[in-house]
Amino acid sequence: MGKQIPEPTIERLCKVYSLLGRLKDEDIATVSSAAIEKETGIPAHTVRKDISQLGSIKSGKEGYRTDDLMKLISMTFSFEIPLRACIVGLDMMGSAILNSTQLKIAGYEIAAGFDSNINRMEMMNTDVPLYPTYEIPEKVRELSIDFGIIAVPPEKAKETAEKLIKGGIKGIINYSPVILNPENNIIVRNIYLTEEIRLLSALIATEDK
Amino acid sequence: MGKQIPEPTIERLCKVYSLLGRLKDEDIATVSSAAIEKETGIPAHTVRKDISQLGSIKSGKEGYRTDDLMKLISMTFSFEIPLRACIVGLDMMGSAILNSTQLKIAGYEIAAGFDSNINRMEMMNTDVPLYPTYEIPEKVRELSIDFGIIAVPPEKAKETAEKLIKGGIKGIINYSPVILNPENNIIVRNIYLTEEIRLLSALIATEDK
DNA sequence: CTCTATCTGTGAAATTTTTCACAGATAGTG
DNA sequence: CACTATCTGTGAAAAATTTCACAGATAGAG
Repeated sequence: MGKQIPEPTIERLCKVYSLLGRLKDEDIATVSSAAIEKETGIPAHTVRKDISQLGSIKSGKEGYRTDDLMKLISMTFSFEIPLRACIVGLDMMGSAILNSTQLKIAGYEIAAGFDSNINRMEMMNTDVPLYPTYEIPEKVRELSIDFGIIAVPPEKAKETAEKLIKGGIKGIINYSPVILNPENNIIVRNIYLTEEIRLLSALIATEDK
Repeated sequence: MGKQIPEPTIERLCKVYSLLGRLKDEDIATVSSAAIEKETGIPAHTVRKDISQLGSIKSGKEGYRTDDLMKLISMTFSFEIPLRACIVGLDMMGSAILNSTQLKIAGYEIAAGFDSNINRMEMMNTDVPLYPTYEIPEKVRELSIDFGIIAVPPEKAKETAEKLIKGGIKGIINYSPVILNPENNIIVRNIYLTEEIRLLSALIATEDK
């Protein structure tokens, strides 16, 4: 039916959505495309173009109404039905993610944790149910988990991804320092630190115009 | 002199560089653009186009020589001189990053850690020198730190960024759930989890073509 | 209601990025 | 050396994305 929303637009709108969340907390009722540019760095005309692709929204002399814009983005991307997550690998990084309050605040729930070290899991103090890694496919399906966060050592990243996919996962957020590119059309976000540092480093090295 | 390398190309080449590192560890001496496509998902012709922008590289019937290609990318982006990092915020997430072996393996050094909680820092067991946050500008300059990793609570993210910038930082990797967009032309990579989840969620919701 | 100041919405132009297709390069074989 | 199979390198075409510029919408003031 409607036209496809381009990927760069999706990325920018997610960023805008984050900003709107903050503005809402601060009880700021309206926001102009110029204000959004100031906070996010996205040019005002691009912001307007992006928003215009979502359908119509009333806007006045003071720009968009924060609420309305949030609702519009949220409906477009189905944010009202938050995805269910699981996390694989519960060493320091994995535990830090598991215990982070960020997720709860944003409305996401981690429905399960997995680790190959059963002793470690027995020691952990958390509300999230924990299982050994060989149960991934089964539990992922059983708990209808939508996506997995991978925080295992690099040599286990690929097989972990395969187990998750066997369970019917739709997306992966990968913290392991290995580029993952599974066969099926699973969406993968590789966000490991060394990769980001390299990218930052490359951007700094080439930025002098 | 030479033409500018487009940003999407930089991102892809960093991904390729990661892959090459792995191939090198596995003693794989050559790699074709088709093989790179298979591992990274980047189309082969795009890989070739990207590489061709870096200058000339000898290639044979079996594709590129892994070593040569790594060297070419590494020289283009000045990877031989690794940037010096610092990390601000040493709660669970910050500590996990500080203790990660990933960084050392990739050749990066964290030259300093900062936290506002002095007691916490006294309890920590690490080789990295730790300082209170108010010393950020001073120490960043003194230790010629190139970029900062921000892992502080959201309400402190902005002021932390400002302190880092005052110290003359060139880039920021931001783990705090706040979109940062400093005035100066500092390069910022926002990689906090809830943002990535939202993006993943939006991509999943819109992917059905 | 009219005037004014401030924003958005959007087709069209400009620019950037990706894709294509095939000439040219390389190495192995007899 | 000639033949072959396998890749790369790259100008040109195609597609996608961003930028622009200005008409139209809104709300407050007189």
